[in-house]
Amino acid sequence: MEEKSFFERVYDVVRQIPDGKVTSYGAIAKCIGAAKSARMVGYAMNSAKGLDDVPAHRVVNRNGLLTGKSHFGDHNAMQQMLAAEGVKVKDNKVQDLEKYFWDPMEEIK
DNA sequence: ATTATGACTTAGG
DNA sequence: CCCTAAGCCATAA
Repeated sequence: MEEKSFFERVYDVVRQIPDGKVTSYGAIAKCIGAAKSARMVGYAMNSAKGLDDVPAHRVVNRNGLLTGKSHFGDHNAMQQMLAAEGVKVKDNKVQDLEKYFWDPMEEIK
């Protein structure tokens, strides 16, 4: 049985996010079986900053707001990376979030 | 064990 | 969609 930590589970999901797509912390939390631990997902991301396998820039809050951009070295990095992948970002928010939203449940569960 | 913290979410206005 | 208040939960000290 997997004795993976909460963080590792989050990483596994975030790692599978396709390019040009974004998802929310709550969706990830729910996918790993901790719908109420959405905050922990972000917390885990903070630890995942050093991992290239975890595209944290593809994880936004439910409003499509780039909440984590402040934690990147450069505040423009996150928005720039998303834009480079085809995601329209404006004023630190993802435009047409519904269009870019990716549900981990559809691929994992 | 207890306290403090936080890249969130939901509900109500 | 924006704002405020309250809830929730894993990690660190």
